[in-house]
Amino acid sequence: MSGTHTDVPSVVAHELPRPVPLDEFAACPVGEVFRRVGDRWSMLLVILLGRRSYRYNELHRAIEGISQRMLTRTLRGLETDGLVHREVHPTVPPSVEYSLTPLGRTLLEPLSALADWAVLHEPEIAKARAERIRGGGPSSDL
Amino acid sequence: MSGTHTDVPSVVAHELPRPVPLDEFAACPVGEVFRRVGDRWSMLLVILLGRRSYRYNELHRAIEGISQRMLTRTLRGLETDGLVHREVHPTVPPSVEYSLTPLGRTLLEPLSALADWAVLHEPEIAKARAERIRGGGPSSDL
DNA sequence: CAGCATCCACTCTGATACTG
DNA sequence: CAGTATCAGAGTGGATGCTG
Repeated sequence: MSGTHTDVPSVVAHELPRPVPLDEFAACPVGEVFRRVGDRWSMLLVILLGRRSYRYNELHRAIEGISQRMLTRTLRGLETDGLVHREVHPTVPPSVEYSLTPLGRTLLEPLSALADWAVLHEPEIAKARAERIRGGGPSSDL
Repeated sequence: MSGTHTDVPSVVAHELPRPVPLDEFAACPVGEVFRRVGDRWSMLLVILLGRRSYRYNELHRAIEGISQRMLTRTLRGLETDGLVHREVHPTVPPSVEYSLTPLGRTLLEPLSALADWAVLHEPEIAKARAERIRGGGPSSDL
């Protein structure tokens, strides 16, 4: 693992004599950040906006599958967290330009790393998934 | 995970009726993979299992906040996708050991990169979020 | 053009109770 | 110990209609 965040491991990884909960781990920012960026559209928008700035309907057309509602919601969320900048040009008709903030641009790299992983290994995942299903899934309510 | 999906790209996914520039991206495996790993517990388990193997109740205690249901579901999901290996030792009482597969271990690095980003920039996000809220929250159902 | 409001379906998550 | 079954609530995402 490459220099991990919650390095509490001196306790956890070696001895673990008692039920040391991973408080510092379970409650660490990773989960929160994933909740923000791990939804259906956020990371897509971040990577997209990493190339250039877009206008609202431009994004709507580019993604093709996202609803106005989710586009707006996602952009607002990213804006709220300081990842995306929203600039309104008071023209007629109005035009709004979305772009990444410096903070948002820093996210671009780790996100791309994960995206690359996804592209690279998706076939393996699909294969593993298919094999499991053929084996007879215990379904549950999954 | 029922909606947009690009099926196994190996052989079958070269010609789709799509009108967009982002096709290879918007419908690419990134979204699917994020849906798998982007839930509340998956990446936590992956990073945790990246250190060593764990038994079921050991994980349950370690994470402290996850329900049995979600622990089982998440493990099953990761197992289905070939990221986690589940080995049952036919002892009495039974013991089940969970560990990362080689594929799962490859995920560890990009995941850690993102985790590092999260830890590093979480304060900025929290700050940006706090400032936005003071500005006046939009109603909507966000 | 760039949204907001409303309704609705589906998913995710957790609490609780029970089993081999 | 290592799960499974069921119920219920919150959250997510989409369709449609309307506005400045």
